[in-house]
Amino acid sequence: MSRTYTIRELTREFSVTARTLRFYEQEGLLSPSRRGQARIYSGRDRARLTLILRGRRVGFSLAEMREILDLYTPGDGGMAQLAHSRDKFVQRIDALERQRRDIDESLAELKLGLEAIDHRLAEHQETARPSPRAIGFGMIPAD
Amino acid sequence: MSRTYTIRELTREFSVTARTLRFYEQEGLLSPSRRGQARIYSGRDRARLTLILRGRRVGFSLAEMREILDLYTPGDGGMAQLAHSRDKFVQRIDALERQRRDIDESLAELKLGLEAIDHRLAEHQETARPSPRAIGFGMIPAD
DNA sequence: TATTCCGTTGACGTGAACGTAAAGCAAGAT
DNA sequence: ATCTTGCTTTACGTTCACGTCAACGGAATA
Repeated sequence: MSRTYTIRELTREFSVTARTLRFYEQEGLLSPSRRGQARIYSGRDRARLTLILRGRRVGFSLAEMREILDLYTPGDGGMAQLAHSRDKFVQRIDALERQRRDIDESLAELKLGLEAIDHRLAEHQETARPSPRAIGFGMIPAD
Repeated sequence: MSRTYTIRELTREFSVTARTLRFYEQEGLLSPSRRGQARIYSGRDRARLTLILRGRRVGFSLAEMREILDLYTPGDGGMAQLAHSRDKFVQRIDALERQRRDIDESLAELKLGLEAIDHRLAEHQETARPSPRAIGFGMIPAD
């Protein structure tokens, strides 16, 4: 019999509120068993929670995460179902890879901005007065 | 005098509604000029919109994007302000890099799931009956 | 002149993801 | 026996990012 967790333990470990965990259960993302009326979370619940929160951080909605998690517990459907699940997986992967590109572009943009700032700061270190050429970060045209 | 855009042009190019563009303006993210009462967007507005939408795709709130965009148009503040802006940039970069890791982990997870599905499909290709061993994807413990 | 487009400004509605009381049960400590 | 602590359910409230009318304005076209 593997380890179990109380709601408080999970809230502390994952920095979420109990309300959140109950809400996820209500939305069908978790299904802890009960001891009396108290919730008791299994290792499986914990693993699902890990995925849910990570999915949340990368922008998946709860509905999307439920769908993904459902895909991980293969239903009773036959090969057609399985092929359909495969499609879903591929879609999710494509979406994430697009997002990765967006992040890389945003990072490049922000790093340029950081460099520009550092140049202005360094320049101020040498000469007390700012050069007019340094006004504006250069990535958004002044127009 | 550089190119300008109507609200319709931007909605079509970026696949957003006019309502969205007006909302962004109301929230201080865009500030198109007017010809009469009609909005007329500059290249700068367009560039800002590009950043806003990319930021949105990677999970930034509008408030965060406004803050970032404000950082790109250096205010009248002195070096202290600039140093503060630098901090903000660093924070954003850190956040994005963390998100990149999350995405990579999610991708790894999903690709494992995809492999498992492909194995099940391939197996079905050879033998008509599924092996009990293949039940469950293996990434979430059955408990 | 009437119609038809675009475009405008309010103002209210909506869905997602929780927050926030309010009120109560059950078990252990004092 | 009461008190505190932890957990529960029910239910209404909130924020964000828009959507959805409604009613109107000017410009071009029929």
